[in-house]
Amino acid sequence: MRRSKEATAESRRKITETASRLFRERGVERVGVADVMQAAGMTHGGFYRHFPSKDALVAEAMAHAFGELTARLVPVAAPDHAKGLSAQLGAYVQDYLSAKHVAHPEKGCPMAAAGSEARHAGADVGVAFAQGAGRWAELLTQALAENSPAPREAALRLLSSLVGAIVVARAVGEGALQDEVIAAMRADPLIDRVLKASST
Amino acid sequence: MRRSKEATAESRRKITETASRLFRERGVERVGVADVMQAAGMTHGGFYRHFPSKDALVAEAMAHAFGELTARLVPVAAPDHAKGLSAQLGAYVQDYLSAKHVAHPEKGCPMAAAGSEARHAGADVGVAFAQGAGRWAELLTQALAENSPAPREAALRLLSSLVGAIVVARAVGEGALQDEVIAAMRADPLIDRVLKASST
DNA sequence: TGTACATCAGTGAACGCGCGTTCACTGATGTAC
DNA sequence: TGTACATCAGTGAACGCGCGTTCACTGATGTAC
Repeated sequence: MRRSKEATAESRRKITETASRLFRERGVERVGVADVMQAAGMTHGGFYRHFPSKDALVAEAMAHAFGELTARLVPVAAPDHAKGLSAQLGAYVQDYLSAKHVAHPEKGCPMAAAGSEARHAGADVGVAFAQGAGRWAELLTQALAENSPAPREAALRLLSSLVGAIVVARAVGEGALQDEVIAAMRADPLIDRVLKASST
Repeated sequence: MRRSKEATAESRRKITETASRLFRERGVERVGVADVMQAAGMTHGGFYRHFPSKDALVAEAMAHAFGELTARLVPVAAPDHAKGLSAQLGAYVQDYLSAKHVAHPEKGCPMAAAGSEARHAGADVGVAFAQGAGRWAELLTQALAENSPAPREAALRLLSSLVGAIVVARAVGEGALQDEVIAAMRADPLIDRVLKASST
């Protein structure tokens, strides 16, 4: 039964969002097309009306996740965002380096959740990661521009350190070491400085 | 045809080492038992004389990789290792944060190569990662003890930062950004201090 | 030390299951007139 | 605006392949006497 253009677009959006969540939660290779479609409220046969392959979905799902990751960093002109970028950045890093983020990969950073899968997936997935990380780096650079002598370098270091802390924290599993890892990274001079900016 | 005890032990060692390399290179899920056995010079049927399951092999292969990762950090009493631990640590970090390490996951850090797969594999794999990372953290703490006010914290931060830099560098693919990420992390104050210790 | 038998590492075929993809079909939507 | 037909989103069965695991078999090794 054919659907309206709006319903079709809605289906595609639902598939992408569901996939984005499931891939981060359980890993790209452990989530099948049928799993995604079922979670999105459809049967698997219709999948290929929207995407040419699973790999194409993985690429789009990851790009979507990077979009969520960077949305909060996009400078906006609205009045209620009039706070300095540094304060915004402080809140951002606060949320990134949180127990909640560690416990909920499905809502978190795609680089931390699936960074090491990027190499193994298809070419489009690699492009999605390269572009997503590139955009992320640019926005962090802008956010650090005010107070850093070498904002680009600081941004790349911040980005890598954030990702590393979450990857390690998740890999060691729940426990004291997990909390220690997050706490240690919060104590990093650069990160500590950024975090303090949010409380001013 | 039954093999001698020595030959059997040698087979098992070969399987573990081959698996350790292949899993890091191509990812745990993309390497089959048959792939490992073929690369080790055997047929897949004999695998279960050595391991109860693929998951058990993954756990042992990862533990083996962590062993390689930490071996260089174990304090030794031999005369040619009489250099201070800091100098040893400098060379260690120099190699970790290198283009070679980025390009050769199969010989490198299991946390950077498969850290995000730890969550998805069986329980024994999780234990291997937790113990491997724990041991790594202890050795780094000892290596930093001389010159740091909070060596444990510094060690966990160093560990996470190193892993993050490699994960991100590999995820963005070959290119300028990849090199920038490594260079940026080398410029981190703590890491820069450690690296400089190796040239003294 | 030598002999007879039990053990078991490795082989190669087979099983069963999951998963990506295809396909015939349905019926509502979009469009040409 | 209304009608007739083409399009196509979604369904559910089926295909084909890869992969983890099992199994009967072989013959060299280990062991009991």
